[in-house]
Amino acid sequence: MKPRLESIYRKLYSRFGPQHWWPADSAFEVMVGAILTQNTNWQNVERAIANLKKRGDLDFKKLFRLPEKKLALLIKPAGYYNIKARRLKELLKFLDAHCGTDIKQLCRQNTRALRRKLLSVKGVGEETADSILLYALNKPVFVVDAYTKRIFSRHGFIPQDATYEQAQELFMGSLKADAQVFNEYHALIVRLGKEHCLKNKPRCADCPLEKK
DNA sequence: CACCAGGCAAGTA
DNA sequence: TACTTGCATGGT
Repeated sequence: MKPRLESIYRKLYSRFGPQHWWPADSAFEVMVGAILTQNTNWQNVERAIANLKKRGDLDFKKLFRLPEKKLALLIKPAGYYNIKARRLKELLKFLDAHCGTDIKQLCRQNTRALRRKLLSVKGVGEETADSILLYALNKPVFVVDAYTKRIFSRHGFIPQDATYEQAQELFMGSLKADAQVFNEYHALIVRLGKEHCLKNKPRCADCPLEKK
């Protein structure tokens, strides 16, 4: 009998404790960070965020007026800076069209509809859309990332080539829809992945999930 | 030196 | 539909 997802959650939580995600001062900052962190170490994202904050530019109106080329230079430490500058501009256009500075306005529609709209923004894929829904808007949506697929396929919960939706269904199909739990669970998976579940190794040497 | 990081879209067949 | 490739900095 495989351990159930709830018991894995409890195990991770008791080992690592609360992760306090998303590390940001506002919903807007979460959204910017969600683009910047795509396939990128969070430490590099922090440098980019710091560059924006230092100039007081981490603000919808400021960024909306900032030329894409200048934005690109500010976020350079996050890598892929040209394409990310374009993606941020796409996101800002979306916000301008739907809610402006009042991001909570986005919650006036149902989550499924909003997710589809977010996915229509060039540069916002499934993980980014779900990160925004969960961490910026507090919607009970489970975020799947590379660590999630790697860890849970290695432990036989999903196939190695599982789709995003398949992995997401593993969690959302058996856990109660609870934004606070989804928040902590995803953060704990990332924590576990960073420390124990390296890409190259077929299995991690000292996997906390194997322990009782 | 190689490999990795809290992905995504566009191009090719 | 299913692969492949480009995007890029900074840490180990």
